[in-house]
Amino acid sequence: MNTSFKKRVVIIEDDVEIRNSYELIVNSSPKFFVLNTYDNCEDAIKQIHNDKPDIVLMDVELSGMSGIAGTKIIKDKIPHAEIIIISVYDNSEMVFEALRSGASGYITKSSNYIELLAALDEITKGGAPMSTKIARLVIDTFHINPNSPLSKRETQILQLISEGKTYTQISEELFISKDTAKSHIRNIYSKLQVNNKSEALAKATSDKLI
Amino acid sequence: MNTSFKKRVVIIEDDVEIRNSYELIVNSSPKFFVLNTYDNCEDAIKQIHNDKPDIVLMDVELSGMSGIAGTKIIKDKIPHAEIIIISVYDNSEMVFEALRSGASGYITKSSNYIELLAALDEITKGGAPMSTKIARLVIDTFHINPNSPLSKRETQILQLISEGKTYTQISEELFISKDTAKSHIRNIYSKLQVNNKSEALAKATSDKLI
DNA sequence: ATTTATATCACCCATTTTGGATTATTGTTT
DNA sequence: AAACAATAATCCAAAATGGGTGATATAAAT
Repeated sequence: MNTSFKKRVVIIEDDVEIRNSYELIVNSSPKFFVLNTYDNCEDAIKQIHNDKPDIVLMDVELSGMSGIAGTKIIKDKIPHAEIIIISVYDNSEMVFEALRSGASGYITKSSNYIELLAALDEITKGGAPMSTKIARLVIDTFHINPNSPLSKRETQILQLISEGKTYTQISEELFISKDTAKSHIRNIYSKLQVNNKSEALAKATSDKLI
Repeated sequence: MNTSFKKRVVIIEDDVEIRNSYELIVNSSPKFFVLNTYDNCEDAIKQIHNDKPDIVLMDVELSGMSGIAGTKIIKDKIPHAEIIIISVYDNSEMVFEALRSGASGYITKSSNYIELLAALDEITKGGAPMSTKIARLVIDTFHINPNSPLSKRETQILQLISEGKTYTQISEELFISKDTAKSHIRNIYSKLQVNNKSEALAKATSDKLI
């Protein structure tokens, strides 16, 4: 069969049955073919320059190097490769860690073969396939907290702090005295229960205040 | 027709042809029905407590209040409502602003009726429908910059700064002297071309260094 | 072999930030 | 009308930060 136009897929998954089943599914599509499958990242990485995959299907829970560590290394070695995480876990820490490490897709193991092929299609079109719950997790990180304890003015000043502005710069930008800027900032600290700018920014980020 | 089990949909879109076409598409599904359509946010907001929509399809480019401002107000008034933005624009500023304001979906106007209904289904299942390009924009915001100019130690210290730690706390946590911590921080400032912690954090965020 | 980058530590000095206490005006809500 | 929150301002003292300058040791790169 002529496979030159097909997208090259590598599978890294330690459960042999799941691995074989993924391989069958991927090879059932005329658009993709599986070059190689591995039960650990270390072996996959050794072969990565021979395989030159376009797409890597990556399990996270592996013996030895985790799928997240493996994702970092593979993206470092062949940045053009697109990595889709397939995991039983859909908790936020795991998902965000995987995405930070360079994955461009994240689907849960409950996905059926249609969803798996849809994910491969989506990544081929330049998208970022995600299972329902994952997509919502991701989108929710963008939402601003509508119950911010801060007033408009305080939020505005916190915004300026986040841009690295000093008391003086803030007072100049808002046409208020330095002491007034200070007064606002102290009120911000009191409301957020912090003691310095960086802590305020940490709190602002985790509580999505700005 | 008994519509009590159907999801209640409101459409806000100023182009009458597009508006009518959306209405037809949504009503063609047994799972949804259109309560009302509006050509501006102001009118929609006046009726929002009567309409009590489960889902709002929102255009961004409107005369009067923008769809983004409207999204904020609607989410404030009826937080359970899910808002899907439908826009011709798919540039990052627009997308991120819309998501920050409270939207849980963002699809482009090039979407066909299948994609529109798929988006409604996805949001009903608790997901976050996005067009291909939007999903990738969103996911890319998570990726850490693999070309960081900072050393491992410097990145570690920047991480501690982002948690609000002071020089003293950093030195204690890493078992180094205060002056060493300071020295690292100064090197970080020099590499990032900034002059204080907050600016460093702003730069770290925009360049995705941590 | 020599430079370069990294990580460590130190001292001086000026500026910035923070802590605490207090007052006053405006605007909104009850 | 009273109560409250937000905004604005000032004073003093203590702590933290930032800029200058220099040094040592080790590992990595050329």
